[in-house]
Amino acid sequence: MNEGHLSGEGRIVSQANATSLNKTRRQRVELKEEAIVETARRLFNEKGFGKTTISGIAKGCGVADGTVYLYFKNKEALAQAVLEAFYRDLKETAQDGVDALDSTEEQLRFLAEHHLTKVNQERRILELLPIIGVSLDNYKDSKLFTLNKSYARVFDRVAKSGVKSGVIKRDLAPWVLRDVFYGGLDYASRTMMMHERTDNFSAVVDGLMAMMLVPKSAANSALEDVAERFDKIAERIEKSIG
Amino acid sequence: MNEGHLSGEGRIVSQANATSLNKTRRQRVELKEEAIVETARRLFNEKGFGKTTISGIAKGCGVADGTVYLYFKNKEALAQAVLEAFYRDLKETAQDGVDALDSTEEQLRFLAEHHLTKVNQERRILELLPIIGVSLDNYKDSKLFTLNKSYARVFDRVAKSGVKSGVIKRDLAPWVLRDVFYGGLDYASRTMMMHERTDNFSAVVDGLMAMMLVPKSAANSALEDVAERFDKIAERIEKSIG
DNA sequence: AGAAAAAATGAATGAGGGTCATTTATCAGG
DNA sequence: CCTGATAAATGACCCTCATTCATTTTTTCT
Repeated sequence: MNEGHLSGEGRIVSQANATSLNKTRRQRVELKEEAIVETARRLFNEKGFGKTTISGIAKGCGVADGTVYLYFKNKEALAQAVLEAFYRDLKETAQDGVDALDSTEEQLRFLAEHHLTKVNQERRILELLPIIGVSLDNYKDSKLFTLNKSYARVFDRVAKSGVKSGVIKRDLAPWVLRDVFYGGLDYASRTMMMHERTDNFSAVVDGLMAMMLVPKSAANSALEDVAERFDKIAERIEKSIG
Repeated sequence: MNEGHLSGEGRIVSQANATSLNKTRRQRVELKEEAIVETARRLFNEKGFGKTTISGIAKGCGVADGTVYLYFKNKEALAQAVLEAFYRDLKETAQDGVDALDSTEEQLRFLAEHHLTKVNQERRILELLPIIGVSLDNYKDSKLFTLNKSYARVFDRVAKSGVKSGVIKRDLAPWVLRDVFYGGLDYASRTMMMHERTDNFSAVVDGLMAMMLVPKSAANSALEDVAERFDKIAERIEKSIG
């Protein structure tokens, strides 16, 4: 550990009051906690929950096995912390990206690509969710649930504004839209992973767009035009024969 | 074990040739194998992979711990067998249901409801998939991959015929349709589980239908009307010429 | 019946999660 | 700078469970 130069910081603070003193100690503690979570995140993502050992995590960030248990009740609690970190990051980068764009379609495309990228990057982190007991009855007031909801809200805001501006079909419930959107992406990413073809992300996104967005009236009116023409042709034929 | 009355069967067979002898032995063996898989399926589904013990499974079907390892290389192989059984059943019941229906829309609705029912019933079985190493490079020639594909084909056939008959939008790639369909269902079932509201399955299915099917719009029926008229005209022309 | 083959057993092994008595580091007051 | 008090860290130890294997039981064939 690099406590050496931190002790200097500590000595300065020792002249201050008890509060700021506690603060620096807490800061050090939080630094170590982050290190543990970060290492766990890396290892869980490399080998999955089952094949990752506490020993491995402890070694990975230079602490003793027992130390991990000072910070997290057990392996599952650590996995939960990892998931929370993942979701926090996911939500934040998603919101930032959306804020930098204007049109609903651009925003949806960004969200799709962003989700696929992140989820592929840390595929095995998401797999922790079922492992750490989804069946938890206290899930609804867990940090995880809150984070999950706040990530969902990023999409919901985009969808809402899209419906209001008439870009998105209005007969679809927003939560259904969201489930289909993210569900379709997750599933597609999984099947594409299995077939080792990550190239046609865009086909899925295009498909989703086609299903969600109101068709550009051009295409639609073109059909109507054709119908009209056929109508006239039919009349002519009927006359010439009749 | 109820080997007592089976020994009688065995004595009869002992008068037959070596082939049928092997067969009955294999039958007994397969019966036990099925019993192990069935117990494992139940326990995995109740407690998940991590919290299910080999001892528990062995006790659950009245064999010794070691016996399980005569049938399956290890816990993961057993989990894989469970998954295979699950997919086989899923595919078969799906196909049967589809065969009993006529219209594309009915078939799609059936597939959706069927999938949701089965997946909810054995939620934790599906969670085995990521646990037993998706990253397997030999996945593409595994039984699991084949079964997965054959389940997907049930949907694909319905979708194909739906596209051909004009009920399903034709500008969507079939595999995209499938990913969005099943992905949306899985995701929705998960979120509904979390919110403990399994009542609005139908909202999701309705949403999916609305997104996949060609809207029965004025424009569309206009086209169909014209097509019908052309049909009749063609008939008349053919008659008057022939 | 009785030898050979097949199947089943469960005690033993070892890996890894989790605990806790002990050690080490930090800090405030003199 | 020293000292007792408190916080943090350690790693040996215990326990559960997957997996192995020498031994026992059952089945088959002559």
